[in-house]
Amino acid sequence: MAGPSGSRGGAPAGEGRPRAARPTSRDVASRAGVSQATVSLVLGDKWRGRVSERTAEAVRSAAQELGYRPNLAARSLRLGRTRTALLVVPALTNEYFARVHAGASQVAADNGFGVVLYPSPEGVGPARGPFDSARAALDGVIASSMAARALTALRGGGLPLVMLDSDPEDTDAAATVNLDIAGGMRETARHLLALGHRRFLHLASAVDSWTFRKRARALREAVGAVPGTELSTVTAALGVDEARRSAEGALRASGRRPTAVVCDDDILAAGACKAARRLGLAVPEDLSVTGFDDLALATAVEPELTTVRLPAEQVGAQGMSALLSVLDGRPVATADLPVELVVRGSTAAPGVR
Amino acid sequence: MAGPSGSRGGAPAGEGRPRAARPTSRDVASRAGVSQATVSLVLGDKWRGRVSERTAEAVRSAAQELGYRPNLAARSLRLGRTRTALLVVPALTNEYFARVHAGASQVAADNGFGVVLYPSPEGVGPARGPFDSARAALDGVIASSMAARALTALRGGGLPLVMLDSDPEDTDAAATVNLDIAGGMRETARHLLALGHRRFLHLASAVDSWTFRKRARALREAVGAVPGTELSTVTAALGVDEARRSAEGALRASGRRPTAVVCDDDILAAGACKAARRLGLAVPEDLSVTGFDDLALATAVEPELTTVRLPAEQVGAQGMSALLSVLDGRPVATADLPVELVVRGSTAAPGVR
DNA sequence: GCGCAGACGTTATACGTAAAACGTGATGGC
DNA sequence: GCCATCACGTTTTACGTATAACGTCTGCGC
Repeated sequence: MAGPSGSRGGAPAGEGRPRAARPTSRDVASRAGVSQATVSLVLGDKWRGRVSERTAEAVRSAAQELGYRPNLAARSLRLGRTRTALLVVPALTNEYFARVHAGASQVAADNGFGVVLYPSPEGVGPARGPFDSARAALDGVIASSMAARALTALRGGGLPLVMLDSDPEDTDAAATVNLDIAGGMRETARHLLALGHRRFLHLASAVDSWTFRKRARALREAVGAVPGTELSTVTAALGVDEARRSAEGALRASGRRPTAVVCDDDILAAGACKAARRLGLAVPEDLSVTGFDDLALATAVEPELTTVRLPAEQVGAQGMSALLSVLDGRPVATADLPVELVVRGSTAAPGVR
Repeated sequence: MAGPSGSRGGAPAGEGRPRAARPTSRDVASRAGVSQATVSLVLGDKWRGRVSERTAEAVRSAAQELGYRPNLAARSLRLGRTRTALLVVPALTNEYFARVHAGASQVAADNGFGVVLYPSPEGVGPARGPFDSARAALDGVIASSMAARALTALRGGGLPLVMLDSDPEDTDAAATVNLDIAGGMRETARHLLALGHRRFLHLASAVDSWTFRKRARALREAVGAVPGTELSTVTAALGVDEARRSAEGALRASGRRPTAVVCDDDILAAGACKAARRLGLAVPEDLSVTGFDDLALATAVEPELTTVRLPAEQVGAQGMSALLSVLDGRPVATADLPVELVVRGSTAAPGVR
């Protein structure tokens, strides 16, 4: 690059500046010998009968040669839309949400949209940082109901909102994307009941969120429907170690030990397995353990976890699709996404040993 | 949903909407009884001696009352800068990169910057999607050297570039942020050598990247420095199961079995542990295993992994800081970030049993 | 040969902000 | 008394795009 005299000798006044500036639609126009408006029409695919094929082709090749890319800021200013959506999640370090993001990004990219994240850091009081600064440049928001703190800050944002994993009744969202959580938990219970388990421990997440409430309820109903069953519950804070501690306490507690531990997610299940080991219980011979989510973790531990696979990418993708529909004024069809019980090595019939 | 008349009906023609439009700087101006330019000066903190304190205060309170937020698109258009950075990583489902993102986001937010992600999907040929569409609206790029495919697309982007985990010699980046990978691997080797290990297996990542090459080299040097040691290597593709397969093959192979497996990351280490179990080897009694990264996984498996903790958030934070410095024309000071060997239950002296 | 309808483009304008260039009174030095 | 200075703002312009409103030219019916 940096030719001796420059191929872009436009410089109307003196201006010997090298100017590696990005070409604008006007540059394309002058190269194609048309007006800037025509460039905009052609490149915006709005020329069907207003511009000849010949001219359109000239514009396109001029744009190509110059490597023209429209200036998004200018476009956004003009249109009042930014083609950017905000994705609000608790934390990307949770593999589930990383996958949700991947799904949403894919659909967004396919539609010329961008995604900006608000990972809802813990200690934040009023909305700050990415959210606040991005707010001015957003077309819509996709939010997980688990990002509770950030949600309150979203009120009054005036932006179209799509909720993920959220109670459809509870929200003023334009659309909701949900998983068949209850179905997944029912399958889990059926599986364990079929193996012969009757005494259950529910290792529940301490996070207060719709999806966890739903898991608890579905489990209670499924187990309660069978006579002669018992179900106790213990909650655990985030992290494998916290889970282990809670599970260990609960398992050590009473005389009639449960034969199966149903966990709200795979992290908790990993903790339950560690608790069992500490108590000298073998999984699954002495104690069956089930997870939820089917993270990579589920096949990294030993034994591999029986768990419920969630189509996380699909959640993100559907969320973005729904948002795009809302923005276009199209109706959104929502249905619970199916989940799947994956039976692995952490469950077996009780009393094998 | 389906409210009686729709909460946000986009009535294209009628437009009897009371215009809940965002207030502009002009609205603030008229409310404060000044010109738009004055608002811009005051809110932009460029009024020191050009506007009276009284007037400035009037502007600020008018802005406050209206809930004024500057339109980012307009600002970007005017300034030619967007206060947005692109973070290029292989995948957020890798906890390490999710943490890098968290660190970068934090620093960005503190400086009024936004972060947009390019998670470099596998099969993408030329730059597409988020990258292409964001490209027009970026001030700079932070890229992990592990996002190889995306990197080639970055050439000629003409944007300030900060590289993460990359060979400082190899790149034309404006700055580089690195970890003391070699130090971490040396510590690992020292730990195992001190325990008495002499025969090592290196379970290496199949990903060709600077950080993995560095790990291999540091291990080779540290082990090679001690007489009477042996070191073999086997590579494994991504995923716990692939790792297990590779490790199992290598462990089953020869007569003189290694007593320690040094893995390029925690995922591989989890695979190595599973391989050991399959072969009837106890970890750490019969076989020591070490990881790298200290992901959540490291304490989820049993035994917990001896591994090298990487300050992932700091990598992201430093990367963003460096980019901000570059954009401001300030010099960037770079030094390798320290890592730490964390000794847990997966390593012990050989031949305990 | 006059007007009229396409077909094909162009001119002009607005989006909201930042900042350069330009007033405008009041004060003061001499 | 008159210009210079200063304190304090205002007018104006530009950023690059999309699009409404407005030409122009050619052919054609009558």
